Amino acid sequence: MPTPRQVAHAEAHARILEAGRRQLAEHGADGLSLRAVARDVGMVSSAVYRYVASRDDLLTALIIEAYDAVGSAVETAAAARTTPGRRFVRAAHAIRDWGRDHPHEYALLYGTPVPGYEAPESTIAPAARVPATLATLVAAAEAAGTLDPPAPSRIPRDLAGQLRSTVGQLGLNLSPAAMLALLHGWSAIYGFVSFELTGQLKGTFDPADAAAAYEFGAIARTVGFTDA
Amino acid sequence: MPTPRQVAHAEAHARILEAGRRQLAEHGADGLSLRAVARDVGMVSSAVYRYVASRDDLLTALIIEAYDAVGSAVETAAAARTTPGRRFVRAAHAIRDWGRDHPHEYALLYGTPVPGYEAPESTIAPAARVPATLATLVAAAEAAGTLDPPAPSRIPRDLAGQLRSTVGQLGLNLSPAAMLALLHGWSAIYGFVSFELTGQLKGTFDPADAAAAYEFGAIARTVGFTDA
DNA sequence: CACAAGTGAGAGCACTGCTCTTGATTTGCT
DNA sequence: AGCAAATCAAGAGCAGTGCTCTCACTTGTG
Repeated sequence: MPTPRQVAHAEAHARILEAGRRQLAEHGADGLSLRAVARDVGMVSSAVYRYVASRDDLLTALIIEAYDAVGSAVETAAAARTTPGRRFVRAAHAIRDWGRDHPHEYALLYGTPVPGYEAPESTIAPAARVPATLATLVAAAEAAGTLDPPAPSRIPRDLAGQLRSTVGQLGLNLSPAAMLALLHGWSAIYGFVSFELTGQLKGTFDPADAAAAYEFGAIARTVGFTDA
Repeated sequence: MPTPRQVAHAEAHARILEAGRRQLAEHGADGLSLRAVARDVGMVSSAVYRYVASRDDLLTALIIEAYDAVGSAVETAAAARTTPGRRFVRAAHAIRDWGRDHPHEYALLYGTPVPGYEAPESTIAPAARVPATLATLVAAAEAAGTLDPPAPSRIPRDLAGQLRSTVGQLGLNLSPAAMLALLHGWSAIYGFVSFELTGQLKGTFDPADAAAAYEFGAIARTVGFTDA
């Protein structure tokens, strides 16, 4: 059973995390200062070091939270009861929607790495949820016979090895061609969403909703979904 | 004629820019501190403000330099004497190569916007060089009859307007389908390169050369180049 | 030669992450 | 109940940041 002191400690820790979350959402990763968090929870800066080892430590906790948030959003979208192709498009929209709702968190996960910050081991599992979800959809389509990925001409030996190893990591039944198509699809979705969120589309496709809807469909087609 | 004082001023300004460039390349945008620049050129920090209005001002100058650097690298690659499709692939490789050689500058241009920094007007023209170059290649292919972009099913009215307006900004002869394909191609290239540079490929396609070569070819094909 | 402009240095403000010490409080065991 | 140990919040302090302001000095020009 937890002692009262442990309870208080956990509560203080939670309050610090929450303040960090709020500050991250409002001011971004660079604005996440331990001193401001301390002010927010009514402590002096040195006191928060009782609960959090460092600024990076807090950042890591928030990164994991964010990975889980976007991961579960995408998984929910991908669980719709329709064809794999349509679920792929829905998943893409879920990524975009989450990113638009949480731009700073998106930047933290998928943007420029924070200088001096090295992502610890504990982040790689939650980070894999989104691409893993997309992979299951490709695999589902391939199993259902509704995937017609562009036939790769000739695959160099080292690339073939990477494809095999990655498919193995995913633990799915994916042909090399499908794996290549998945890589293309994921990076294309990532490219479009990051494009929009970093403001590169400003002045051309500014309200990017229509462009996104079209683009995600196009991506699904280039991946090879015949049921999108 | 420039007075000696003006010459000295310009030289000091140049030395500051150079120090900033060096520091940006080594420590990234966040490590770019005016105080370190001052130390580097042998001044005290306050003296730098005689030559540079603020840190953001220095950053803007470096951003413009970087846009011009990548822009000219891509333009050179796109000027090869071969088919538009192959030039498109070369241009993609040029973007990737430049990014790998200048990761911090790439992050500055295409990564997460620096918090609190608002890109001034003067950056938009050099920023447009890369997409404009890609656009000329698509237009060249379309003019040569070697472009077969995926036929867009139905384009919503607002997207059609954005397509027209963007084509107009580019000042090129591009069909709506080609413009859509260009958007797809540019964001896919951007996605893959950013993917690699932000370390998302680590553990799967880590030496990404083979994957990049394959992917850029695939992108060229999905854009519709029949001569790649 | 005198005067104004340009220049560099220094002090200082408010902020950051982080460490260490100090004193108070709470906990758990005898 | 008493007491030692663990825990806690606070403060001072270090090194760093961007930026402002003042002061002395040099330089070019009328």
